[in-house]
Amino acid sequence: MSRGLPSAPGAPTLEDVARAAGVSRATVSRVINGTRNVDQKIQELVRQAIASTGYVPNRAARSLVTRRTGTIALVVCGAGEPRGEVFTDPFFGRVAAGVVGLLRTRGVHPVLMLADTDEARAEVLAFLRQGSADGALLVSTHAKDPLPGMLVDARLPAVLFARPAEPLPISYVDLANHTGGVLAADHLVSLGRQQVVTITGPLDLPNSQDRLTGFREAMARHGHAYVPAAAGNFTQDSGEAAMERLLAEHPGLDGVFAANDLMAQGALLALHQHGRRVPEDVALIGFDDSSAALACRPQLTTVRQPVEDMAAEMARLLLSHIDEPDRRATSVIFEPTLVPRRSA
Amino acid sequence: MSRGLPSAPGAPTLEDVARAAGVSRATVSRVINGTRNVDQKIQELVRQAIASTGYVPNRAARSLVTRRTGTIALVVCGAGEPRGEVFTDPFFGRVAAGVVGLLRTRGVHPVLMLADTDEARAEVLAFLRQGSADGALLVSTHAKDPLPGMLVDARLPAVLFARPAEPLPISYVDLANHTGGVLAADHLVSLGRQQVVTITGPLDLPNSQDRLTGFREAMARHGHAYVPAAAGNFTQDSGEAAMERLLAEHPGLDGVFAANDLMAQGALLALHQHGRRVPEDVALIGFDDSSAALACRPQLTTVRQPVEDMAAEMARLLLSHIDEPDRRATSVIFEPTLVPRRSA
DNA sequence: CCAGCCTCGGAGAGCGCTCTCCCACGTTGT
DNA sequence: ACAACGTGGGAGAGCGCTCTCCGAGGCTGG
Repeated sequence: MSRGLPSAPGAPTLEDVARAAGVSRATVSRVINGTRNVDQKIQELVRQAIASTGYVPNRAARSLVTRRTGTIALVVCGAGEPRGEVFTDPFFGRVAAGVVGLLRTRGVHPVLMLADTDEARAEVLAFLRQGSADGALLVSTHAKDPLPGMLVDARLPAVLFARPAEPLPISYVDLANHTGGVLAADHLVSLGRQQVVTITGPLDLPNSQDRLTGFREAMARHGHAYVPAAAGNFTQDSGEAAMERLLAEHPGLDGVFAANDLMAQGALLALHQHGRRVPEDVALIGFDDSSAALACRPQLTTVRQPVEDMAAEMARLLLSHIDEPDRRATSVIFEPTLVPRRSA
Repeated sequence: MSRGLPSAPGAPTLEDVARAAGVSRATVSRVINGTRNVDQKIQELVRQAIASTGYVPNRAARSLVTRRTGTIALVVCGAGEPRGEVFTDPFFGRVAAGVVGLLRTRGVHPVLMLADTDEARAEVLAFLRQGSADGALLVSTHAKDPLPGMLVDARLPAVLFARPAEPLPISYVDLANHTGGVLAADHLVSLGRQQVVTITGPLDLPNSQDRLTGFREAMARHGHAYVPAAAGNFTQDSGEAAMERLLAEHPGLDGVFAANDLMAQGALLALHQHGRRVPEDVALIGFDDSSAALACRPQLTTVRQPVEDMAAEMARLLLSHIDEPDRRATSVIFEPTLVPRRSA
């Protein structure tokens, strides 16, 4: 196998393979791509020629004519937070895992992009418009992200994680967050908790809102007309701070629902600090079922969000939008489940 | 701005811009790429034409002739662990952040790849050989990874995070792990700890070995001839288990050095469970200075590894290898620092 | 005043692939 | 027997860009 350098000059081309096999370029191409019928013997001939030349098709050349790159952009839409923060969030890791897992079965590769500034957003757009990727997967951490709208305007295939704050003709994958809130409330009530509070995510996020209203509505149905809430921003620190505030205002609380596990972890710390035992004195429920839920002692009872599956579905949706550009925007909603552990 | 679809048929091409500006394709290309001098007036003319046509250069066409893609592969070399595990590790998040941070200043984009099976490794190789990326950044989680060797053989530009287990003519970025071990030992001794143990990473990893020998050598210099060790695999669970074992065999221990923060976090849990107070009864030192160090209560004293900077340097090295293919393999070693917090 | 040079725009040849035609050769039907 | 059709291979025209080469024009120096 006389391999040439990657795609350096001198690397074998289709032409070389064709010559070695004694057929035309077109035939080699047909064998490689499996388009049309090619005689068995000739196919064998071509395969041997490919092996002996060490031929590898050139992606750029192929893209140029097919107008497909076989890559998509995986865009993380951070806001003000320092860069590390976004990627370090276990939530992002799960999304990446789900996306990569699905894409690899289709021979597609994700390009990691960060869209935290106007400039970065413009770059994402340019990246797609210049045909460097066939579409985009967006994971947004804040509400007023202009990127989804920009993609819709440019008619670029894209799929969001979570429903956009503004209605937009764009596909997305989401969790029935409202149901998640209900699950948490029902569980807390079934435990006989009387003075329940909640730590919410940023309230401009539909996600946070839905979890909160689902939770409050269910609590109301159970006779708890009002549930005090404190907002965090999905980080552990913010959860700890919110818990401190709630503890100060409602020292008698015996149940807490945090809108994600990281904040629950922070709340747990604050509760310990104040000498509250979990779950004996205070029952604590998180949201996500991330690795943080298992890292806590006691391990967190939590509302599971099947992030990996959702991410995979997101990728699947995007690929179908790429294949059929005229496909209508659709949404896929996943159901949350309660994962009972020790904390509640 | 009469924008055309991304790189769909009908999108404006260089030709269109040239016609609109009344110049040749070559001139437009020169203006865009800033090669050679072009008359100011003509430049202005061209820029206007670009704006009015909404032109975006086609990446594939450019790659085809320049043999550069402006993307690199960011390869995570997992072993047997479930997929999610790898991406969820905060360590990976920091690497990603560092890489993305540097690359964006150079207009280069990372493609995320997972090389956890022979098949996946072959795909990484094919990806590079077909010119889909200009080089690769490898983050390996286990010792006997064949991928670096494969890349060297194929003469593809690549840079590793951490020294390879087998000597290999390949550039890498690493931490002075030995020094890190020394730092931890010195600190524990300065605290007057008498019965010190350590939780190591997988011992086939040079990283783990170096941390251990650095630690043991320094302890020996301080008169502690033998330091008991238990091996983990860098996960929280394994750290917890290792701590259990050590506690069983050395109930009188008063100092622990864990080879990463996640394992230290696990150890902390085990210590609590056994009623040991940290830092009063047992001093605990972690390694990495990851988000886990701050998530613990007490917060972890740890040996800081500037992962983001190291990742950025890795990217920088790779880009220089891509620019100068004949450049010799070099290594850049970063110095660890002790970050004193509450746990020791 | 002209050879020599330098500057800067244009022409055109590819880069490596796909894909539409076209054509040669069976095979079938009447 | 011949027209009609089906099968499978080859020719060749691009895809959109870069880059080398060429040449026109303006400048300098002897």
